[in-house]
Amino acid sequence: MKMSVNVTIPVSEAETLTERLRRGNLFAGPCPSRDILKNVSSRWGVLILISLRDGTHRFSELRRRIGGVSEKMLAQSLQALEADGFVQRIAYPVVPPHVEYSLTTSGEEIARLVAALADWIEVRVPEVMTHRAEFEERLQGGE
Amino acid sequence: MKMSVNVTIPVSEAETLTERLRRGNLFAGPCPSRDILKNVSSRWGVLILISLRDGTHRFSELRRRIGGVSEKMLAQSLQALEADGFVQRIAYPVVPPHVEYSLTTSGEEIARLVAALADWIEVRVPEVMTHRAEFEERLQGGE
DNA sequence: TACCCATGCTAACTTTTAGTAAGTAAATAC
DNA sequence: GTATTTACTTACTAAAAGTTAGCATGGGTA
Repeated sequence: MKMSVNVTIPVSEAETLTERLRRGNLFAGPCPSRDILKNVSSRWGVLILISLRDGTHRFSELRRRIGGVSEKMLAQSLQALEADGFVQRIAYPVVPPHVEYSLTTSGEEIARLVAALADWIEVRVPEVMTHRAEFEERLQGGE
Repeated sequence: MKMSVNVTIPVSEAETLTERLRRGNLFAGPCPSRDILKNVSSRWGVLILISLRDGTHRFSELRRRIGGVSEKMLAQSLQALEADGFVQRIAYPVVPPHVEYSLTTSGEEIARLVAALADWIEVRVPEVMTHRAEFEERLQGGE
């Protein structure tokens, strides 16, 4: 019984040795964590994970749901997430094809973190846009 | 056979209205949140934010710290984060140039979320790599 | 029976983005 | 006087993303 996904956001201030080690690892050039992060934090990866948080979806449902994805990119992103074990794919051998995608256990965990990030951003959009405008102006104004 | 695809949002665990609105916004094609997310979750954006969590750093310090960044990409990513208000840039008009980068308040907030994601991934790297290997094998084996 | 649509992809091609190498100013060290 | 250091920018090239077209095939429509 290992439930309790408590790994998420502990350690408010003090940085443990472990964390520093991990961080060092992320910083070191060619490490696999960067690949994983790339799949998860990519333009479509994020939206797929968030989208699947509320249950199983078919390929074309996802396509319609996520504004602006091409079929190619959707398929590619889903395959990456599947290979990493975050998404489960079940294909029913019928015609026309019927394929269902859902989050695995670890997929749910990481999707929560990604969603937290996305939610934080959505709340701050106006703030950020204001800052951007001011920043542009400062550049233009040639301060 | 119409199969009624209307199931989309079962609202599993009390998803607030606000959350659904935000989500809808992220899903809608051209919204600014995607841009913000892109800067923050990009290959180098992530590493810059995490790197700056432990204090101010100069450009070249960051460059040495983050394995594999080119100067161009570092400058570009820093500018994006600065424009969005996550990173503060202070240039001392000396020769050779001296420029310091640090997180703003909102930068610290978002960096915490990004770091949580990165930490989670680092912990699960072995697990994910195993899954990838098995996945490849399944493809090869032609199951 | 002929025709068209829907689904979940993949392959070929184009555009955008990332990455690489070189250049720049100007003080200081040798 | 040549080299070095810093924080960039500017061309150029490689890689990734995006676009369009195609495929198999059962069911619905005519």
